[in-house]
Amino acid sequence: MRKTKTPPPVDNGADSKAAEYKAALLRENRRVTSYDVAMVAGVSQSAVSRCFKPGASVSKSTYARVMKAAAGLDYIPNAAARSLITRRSNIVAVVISHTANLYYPEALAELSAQLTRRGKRVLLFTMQHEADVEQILGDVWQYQVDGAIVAAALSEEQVQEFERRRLPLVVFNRNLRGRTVNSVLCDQYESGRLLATRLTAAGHRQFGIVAGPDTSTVATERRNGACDKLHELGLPAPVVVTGQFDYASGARGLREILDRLGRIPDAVICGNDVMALGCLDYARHELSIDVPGTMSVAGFDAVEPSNWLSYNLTTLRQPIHNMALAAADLLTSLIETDGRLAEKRTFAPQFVEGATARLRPLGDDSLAA
Amino acid sequence: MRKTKTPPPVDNGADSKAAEYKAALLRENRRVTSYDVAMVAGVSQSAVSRCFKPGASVSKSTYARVMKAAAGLDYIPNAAARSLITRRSNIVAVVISHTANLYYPEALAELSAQLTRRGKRVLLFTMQHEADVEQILGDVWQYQVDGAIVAAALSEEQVQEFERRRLPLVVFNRNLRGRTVNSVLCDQYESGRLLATRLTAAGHRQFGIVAGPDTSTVATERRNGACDKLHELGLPAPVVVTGQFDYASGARGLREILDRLGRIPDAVICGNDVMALGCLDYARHELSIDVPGTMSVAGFDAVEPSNWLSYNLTTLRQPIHNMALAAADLLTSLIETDGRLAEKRTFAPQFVEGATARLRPLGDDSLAA
DNA sequence: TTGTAGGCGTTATCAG
DNA sequence: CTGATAACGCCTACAA
Repeated sequence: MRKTKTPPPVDNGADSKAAEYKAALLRENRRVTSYDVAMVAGVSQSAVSRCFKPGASVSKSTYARVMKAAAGLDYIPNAAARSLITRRSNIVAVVISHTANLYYPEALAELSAQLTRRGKRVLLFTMQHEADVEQILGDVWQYQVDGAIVAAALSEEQVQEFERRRLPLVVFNRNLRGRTVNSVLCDQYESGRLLATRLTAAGHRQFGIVAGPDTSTVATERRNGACDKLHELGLPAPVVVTGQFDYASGARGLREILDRLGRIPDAVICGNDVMALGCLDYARHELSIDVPGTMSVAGFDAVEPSNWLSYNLTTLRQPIHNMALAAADLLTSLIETDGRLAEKRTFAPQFVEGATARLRPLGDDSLAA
Repeated sequence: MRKTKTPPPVDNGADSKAAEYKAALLRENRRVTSYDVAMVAGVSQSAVSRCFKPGASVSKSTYARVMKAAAGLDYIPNAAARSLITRRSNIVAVVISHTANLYYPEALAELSAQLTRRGKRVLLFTMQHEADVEQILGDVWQYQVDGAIVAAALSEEQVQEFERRRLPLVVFNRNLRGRTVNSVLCDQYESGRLLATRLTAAGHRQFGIVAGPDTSTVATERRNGACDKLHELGLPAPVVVTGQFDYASGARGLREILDRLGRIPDAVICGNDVMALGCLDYARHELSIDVPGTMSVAGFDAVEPSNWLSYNLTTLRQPIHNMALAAADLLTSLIETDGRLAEKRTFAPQFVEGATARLRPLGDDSLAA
């Protein structure tokens, strides 16, 4: 019985009650609970609980008394206790890898903003490599989150575990082939094809490709899209090297391409913008290659720096804002409806012309779009 | 009594027990609890609990039985229930503003990594403007976090509320003057002075300053440091304009300085790197100003792009990695020891020479460091 | 080493 | 509208 632990409800004025309580709480190093508020306000504990539940039926007068007592004691409901019984924590797990890729911070910022707007808090799980996701999932189960947004490649079994635990899942920016999973993504394979198409249309024939790490499905899809398209067009096989999505990889990648090819390629496609910028800077400042005069460079993502005056990179924009919006919407509706249906929302990338790739055939001086 | 709700412990083989249970749980849409595991394993609930508490005394055999049953049922302890009684959630709040400032994502990545390494999860609170911090604190109280790392300006009262609630707090990269608060920071005022010192030593006399928003204490300290130093040296008053820490503000700021000054200043100090890069690009590409030949440009933070070949910005590095390490250490030790003591760990900024500012007097061709 | 029983702080149910 | 009372799932003396 909790009542035996708290002082008897001596009625000697509301203010002194609050003061007395504060002192007692401090002395015993206890937390302020709804029982304390109830005692000070002279109502039952359940009445206090109802006052903090929107839309519950409480009379004006008790509501006022309770709120006054609560304010006096600095009372705030305990979310852990609440979620224990309601089976809802209002916390959402966001699993994301913190690589050098500038794309992730931008996505995270958008996701956090959108989820906050919907009253969900974000429990953040970051990892160095996508392979670390397995360890992380264990923590996700523990923390009783209402759902998860995962920006990492999940195995078949991992997806099934989400289902088994009935935990709403939205996969962000990852294409899990062969699985019916809620996901929000950009068609990376198509992006790769698109870039190859635009560049070959301008007459580029010999390509270099600085792909992202093989562990990233986004990287492999972009690379495959570009390679397949080049192959279909009967162009010479591109020189493909691998980078780590960071700035330094762009320069290293170009260096390796030049070594293996023995000459400057017509165009270099990089697996993301950051590598493209590294490649571009290295070409211009270290090798004095004229871009786009002699060689074209293009990337993916349209991260902020790609748009800066020094670069104006030719790239494919991922509509991050809309993707985050879609992911937050999808997840909240899943949570609200206990929905099981799987929806895949695919966004089209937007081509950003920029000025680092020649996009018209040589000798074509027309200004036509 | 929970036992009346679960099937009687008929002993008919461990495997069928698990199967029977799984079916029952699914049917009733119940969660797997330690009671279920206990029943399947044929032990008491507390035995199960002990198996999941590191360093508890359990015999090898029961441990094995329990773990087998747990695995069969996909049991994972419920963190909410655990934190209710242990009064420890292993969750830390990180409050940070997601502005265009590239510094924050980098800091967040480091903080998350360091806290994860210490077994703490990160509950992320982002805000558009630092002024929104008040609303956010309400949520922080609710979620029973073990502590908080706040990268925003807190008022006197807000700090006191942390104390009243006995919630360990580490203020990150903010100088709360007049308060004894645990904090990890870089001396921004001194940074401003240092930059002014180095630039004036090279003979620059007329300065322009693109300061960050007045709502940011970091911005005002950097500005004041630079202005005070210039004043002490008896140099002409700098033209001070205000930006929002984003790329576009750098160009706008320079434009405004030129308008108000009527000529090109000797040097422009920008409140952070991103604005400095905006200013630099605008000067070079739009105005064809020779940097650093005609005008010097410098920033603060040493964010990644400042180091790219196109820029090689003169700036002051904040040792983010060490600061995150210090913040995580400070907070965990506060949590562990219930410590009340206030410690302020101030890191010195590191000067990055770069190549966008002339750092030697005109006519001085010496190569001395 | 193991089991029993009480409590953590809340919400939900159901009489009054 | 209000107040008892029973969960929610776990940890932790305490006794065996």
